[in-house]
Amino acid sequence: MTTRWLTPEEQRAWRAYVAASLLLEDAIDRQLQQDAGMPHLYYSILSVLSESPERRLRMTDLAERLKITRSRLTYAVTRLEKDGLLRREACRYDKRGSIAALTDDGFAVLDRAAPGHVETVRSLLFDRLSEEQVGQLEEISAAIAQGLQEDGARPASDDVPWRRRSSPACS
Amino acid sequence: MTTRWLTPEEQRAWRAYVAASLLLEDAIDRQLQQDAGMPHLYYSILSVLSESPERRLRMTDLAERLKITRSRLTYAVTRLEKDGLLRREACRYDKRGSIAALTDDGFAVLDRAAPGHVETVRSLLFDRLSEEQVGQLEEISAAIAQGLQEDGARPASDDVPWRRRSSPACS
DNA sequence: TAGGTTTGTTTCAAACTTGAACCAAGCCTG
DNA sequence: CAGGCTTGGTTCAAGTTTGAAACAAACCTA
Repeated sequence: MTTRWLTPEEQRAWRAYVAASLLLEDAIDRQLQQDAGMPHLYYSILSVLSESPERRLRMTDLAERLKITRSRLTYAVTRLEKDGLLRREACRYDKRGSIAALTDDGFAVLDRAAPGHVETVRSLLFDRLSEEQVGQLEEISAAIAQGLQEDGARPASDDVPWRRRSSPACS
Repeated sequence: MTTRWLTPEEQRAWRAYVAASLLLEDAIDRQLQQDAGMPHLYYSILSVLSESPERRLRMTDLAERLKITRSRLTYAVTRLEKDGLLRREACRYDKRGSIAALTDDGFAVLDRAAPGHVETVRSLLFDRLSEEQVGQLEEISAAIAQGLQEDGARPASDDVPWRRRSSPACS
């Protein structure tokens, strides 16, 4: 089949999107590096942990939520642990398991950095979009993400319900 | 002033967006790494060059179009040059200048990889969006990008027209 | 035109990411 | 319960990114 090239509208949208996402991530990384001494992803790790039951999560669950590889997460967690912002704990139900638990220091860092981060996201993103556009962005993003997460490995809906691999905090 | 936290709608949109952009970039990087042996950014460098007059561009102009730092570009161009996909040339009008020029090999690689790349972008993105959403995505992206590019250094509109630092290909 | 500032680019070390390989522990199935 | 497959996590080397510092050439301006 001959290639279905992008239409001019699609080209424009694609280029605009690529540019915007690059610029936005860069700006957010810079802000957080400045104010919290860590890149966006690392901040997100702390943030996700802070909202999890008992402020702890298994590595795989964490990686899944953040949409990153386990290897990448291992590296990041090692750094954050060195900084004392989280602690690794053993999982008592599964000896292979490793749990990342936010420390008080970690929570404090998050707490201090959150206002600045939110302000940045707001001023760079939401202040520039109408309410309608916020909804559109969510829908578009959800559509994209959905396509990229069809696990392929996940059983059909009438199959065994997807077994939770671990209790939320496994302890 | 007390922090204006994100509304639930904004939270959802933000998280969906972050997840989607991560997943999408990853998928595209993987595809291009597979099929062209280089990450998305490197492919974009070749692509931008291929559309420029004489298939060449000054480093700074290239960096500006791609929204990346000059340092990042230097590294990437060095690699691509080693691979023989582009060549660095001196700029005769400005001895500081360096020009990246696409080689025939570079063009050939691009040519071979383009259909697969487009197919990927299409299937992961455009096939999942309505025509309307494509327009929305462009507008949203443009709004974001605009906010992030107000150079601050750029002169006011009634000032001297922004001097082009280099002719398109400077040769 | 000398001296100072700006611009274009590279360099360097430190940090981060990638993907494949590895190891251990859990989970079968015969 | 043994062998074999799967899952959870880390390790390692190679590749990439970052940001500050270094240079050199160009551009003032007195």
